[in-house]
Amino acid sequence: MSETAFGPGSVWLRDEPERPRPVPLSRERIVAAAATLLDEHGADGLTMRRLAQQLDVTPTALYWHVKTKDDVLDLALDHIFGDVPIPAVTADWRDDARALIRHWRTAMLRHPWAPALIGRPMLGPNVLARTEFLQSALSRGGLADLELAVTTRLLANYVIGAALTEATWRGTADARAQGEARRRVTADPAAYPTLNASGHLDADRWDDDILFERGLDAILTATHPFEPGS
Amino acid sequence: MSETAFGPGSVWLRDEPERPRPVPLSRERIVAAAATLLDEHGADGLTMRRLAQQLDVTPTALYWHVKTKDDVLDLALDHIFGDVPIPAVTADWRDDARALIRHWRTAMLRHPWAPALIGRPMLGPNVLARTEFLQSALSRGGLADLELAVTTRLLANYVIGAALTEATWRGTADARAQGEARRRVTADPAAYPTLNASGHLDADRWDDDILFERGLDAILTATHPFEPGS
DNA sequence: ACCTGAACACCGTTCAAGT
DNA sequence: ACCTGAACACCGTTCAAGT
Repeated sequence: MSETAFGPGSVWLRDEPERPRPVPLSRERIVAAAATLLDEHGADGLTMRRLAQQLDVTPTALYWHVKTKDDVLDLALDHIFGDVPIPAVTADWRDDARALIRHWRTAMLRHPWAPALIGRPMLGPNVLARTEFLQSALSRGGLADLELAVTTRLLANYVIGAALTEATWRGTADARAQGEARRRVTADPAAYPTLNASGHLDADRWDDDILFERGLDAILTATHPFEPGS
Repeated sequence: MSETAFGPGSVWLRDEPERPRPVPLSRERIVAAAATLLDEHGADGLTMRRLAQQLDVTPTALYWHVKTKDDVLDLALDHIFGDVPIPAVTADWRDDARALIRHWRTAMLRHPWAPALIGRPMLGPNVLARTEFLQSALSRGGLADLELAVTTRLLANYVIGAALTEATWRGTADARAQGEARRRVTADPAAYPTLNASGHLDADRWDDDILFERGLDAILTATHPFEPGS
């Protein structure tokens, strides 16, 4: 019984019918698998070894297609920015800018590991294309030079910051820390009068979407106090 | 100048002359060493083993004072927020808010590893105290309820996003990637007309400090289109 | 109470070797 | 060109044991 029951030339094997026919590895398959792993297990869950295993491959095989693990992360990040739809240009430049920023935030919140990874280039073609759209909308609105640069950065930094903090707050692990902080604040009303009055830590007092939208409005009207005659 | 130059067992004490008399471990010493390590070697440079070595201690010794490595990171992050000075309250609430946000950004840029770590609570007492100051300034400016919540978040997200992207751009490793992106943009002026015209990727065209300051002004005037009679 | 030593179950990455 | 296997130099964390 130490022999294998069916050798390499077994009867059924007429013309190799169910050979797994392994799909060849590729950058695309790697980044897709990486994104899945990141969505499922978070940033700490991505491991070259796990990634390889999910692709039915030796860990070391990945290094033929990819230079390093950071490379994989860069690719994954750029990949999800490709999912940010570039809206059609309308008559209202403000709507255009708003739509893009909104999509941007949605994409990042769909992949909560993404905002924390923006200690990275952010200079891939996907990002550039979307920045071009945003800036063109703003310049259609009449902005140029320093004003244009200021507003572009203001909007970009706002989405990034918002996505980062919102993704953090939704991290289930922080529910306990959140309650603790709230208790600390309510327990010492003398130290935190405004925080208590405003209910700043009551997560359900204001809707995240509404807060974000109003902030966006404020930016877009702030940098454009008056409308050009169109 | 508060302590004498020689400890309780100084040179004159003949017995046990040069025993190192190890300073006992403590959360404070650990977080201080961690911050140093982070400043010097970045986020990847912090290792429990390296941290222990710098403290002349076994790696496992750390675990008596600290629950986990994430714990160390949380402490380090909260620690640098303690370095954000809380300005004195002046007659101009706008100046107060501006000063706090400015300090906030400066502190994060002084420790470039910090912004990327804000996938974390942000609910420590240091942060809460500064948020209280900010919100009280805004409410002195006349904001309340939804408006107050919107502006608080807007400002906080703006600093965080700005610190994160600025810290990233200054990462020396990206100088190459930055040049490459610039070449891609200039090489295809049809795809990036606005980006080319605005010189969005010319790092030295606009000063970071000026861009940030103008954005801050825009926010503070946007949410307060008219001044109360004071 | 505070720290050590040994050990466990992982990591990312290299390099020669196979096909 | 593409992938494997073995190996290297690390990790974070646990746990019993020392003092």
